[in-house]
Amino acid sequence: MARKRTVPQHPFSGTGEQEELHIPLDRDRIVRTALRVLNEFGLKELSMRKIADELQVKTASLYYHVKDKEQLLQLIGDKISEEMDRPDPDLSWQEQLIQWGHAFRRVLHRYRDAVDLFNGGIAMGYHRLLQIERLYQIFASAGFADGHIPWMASMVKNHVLGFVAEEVRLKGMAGSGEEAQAQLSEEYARFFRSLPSEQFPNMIRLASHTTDTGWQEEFEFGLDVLMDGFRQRLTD
Amino acid sequence: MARKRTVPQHPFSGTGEQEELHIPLDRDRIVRTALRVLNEFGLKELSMRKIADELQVKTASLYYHVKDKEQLLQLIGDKISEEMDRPDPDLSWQEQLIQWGHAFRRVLHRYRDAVDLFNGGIAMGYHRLLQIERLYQIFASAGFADGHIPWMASMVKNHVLGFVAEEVRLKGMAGSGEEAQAQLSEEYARFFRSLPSEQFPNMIRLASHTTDTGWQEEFEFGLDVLMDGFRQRLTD
DNA sequence: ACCTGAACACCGTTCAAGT
DNA sequence: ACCTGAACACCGTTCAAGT
Repeated sequence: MARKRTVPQHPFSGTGEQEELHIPLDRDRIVRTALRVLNEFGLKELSMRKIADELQVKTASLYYHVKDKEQLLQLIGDKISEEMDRPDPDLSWQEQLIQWGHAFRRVLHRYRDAVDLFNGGIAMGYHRLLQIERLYQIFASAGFADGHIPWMASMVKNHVLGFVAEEVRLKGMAGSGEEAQAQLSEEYARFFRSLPSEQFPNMIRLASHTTDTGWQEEFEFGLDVLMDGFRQRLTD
Repeated sequence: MARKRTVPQHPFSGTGEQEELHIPLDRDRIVRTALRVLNEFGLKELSMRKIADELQVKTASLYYHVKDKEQLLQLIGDKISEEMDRPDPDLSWQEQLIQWGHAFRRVLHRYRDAVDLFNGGIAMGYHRLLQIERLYQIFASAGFADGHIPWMASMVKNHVLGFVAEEVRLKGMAGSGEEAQAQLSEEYARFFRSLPSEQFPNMIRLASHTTDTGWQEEFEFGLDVLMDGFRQRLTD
């Protein structure tokens, strides 16, 4: 309970967290606040006005520190990728790739709607570039051809992004919880089986597999497929 | 009054298309108009109000035929996938997969921001499901294991979506035209080389490869990698 | 059944003005 | 240098009312 000089504070502020007043706004504070708002409300409801409110500041003030919402979104995306763990360079390229994939997936799960953030717009932030650099590094020291490296890196990145997009979408349709998950799975299977059997024979036959949510297994299956494909481009 | 369903068919329906008659609204007309607006203005500026204006109708009228914008977007996505060519079932599964990939890529290029449309939201429209069914069909008749088929189909779909997303983004940054394309490439290469060489050794070394826009070649490289990976899951 | 007027509750962004 | 008041030009959606 620190004493403030200018603004009256309710005596019972509860948490022992010291809140300094008059902290001047800056980019980083805006980005961190935006990240909190994102996790609470989701990307669709992340508005400049909400962020400003949260900062106890007028909306227009944000525009002194940030060009526009698009730029703020970029900064958020960069902040998120900053949290990616780096692969252990002593492992084989396959194991490093798997680590990279898991690190990316983890971070995409840590923030609400992070996938959509990464899917929209061009990525030029420092930390996002750094993650790509790491991918390049893995492929380069494995001995892949220079001309193939950016292509393969894109594929790995796109695979994780696409996979998590689907994962989040499907998981998000049920409330969280194992229970709701299984129930949704059942609902889905019923939906697939209700399709006209003339046009959708395979969907119907594979309904149980389609809705079987072995996410971890599917994710690693994908990485394995990619790595097998890559391996054949290694000029032995 | 009772001329609701009357088609304005003048015997001399000449070249001019000045049918200012009151054609009743319906879903399909809304979707087709939305598609035109999309191609002219892009997804970010595709508003219910603009679509209504284009149809010479008040905005609120749209909501009689369509639940909300989200649903309209789904319908647009489904309309787009309706235009995908179907692979020739007499070819090998590899060739069919390549055809499917190219067909999807073509259709994603035919409409502005189609990628973002496909990336957002869950896909349950008839024609989108039909495209997945076709993928399943290809894998099934190639003899892949049931449990792997939906996973591989997802990978192919995600690869095309992710690839075209990047393609469109980069192409979109320059104005169209070979000239501007090459110029952007140069600009990019300069940017990459301007990075701190300590942190980005590979990016810098690979700058020319990264910005070398052999889209067609890269696209097929990706499909080949996937197919090589898939092939190894074929239980011979 | 189909369409509209009018409102509601929001947006992002700008800019002269204040401190 | 930093922040705000006030406006501008938009949004999607609802719903009683009209035909």
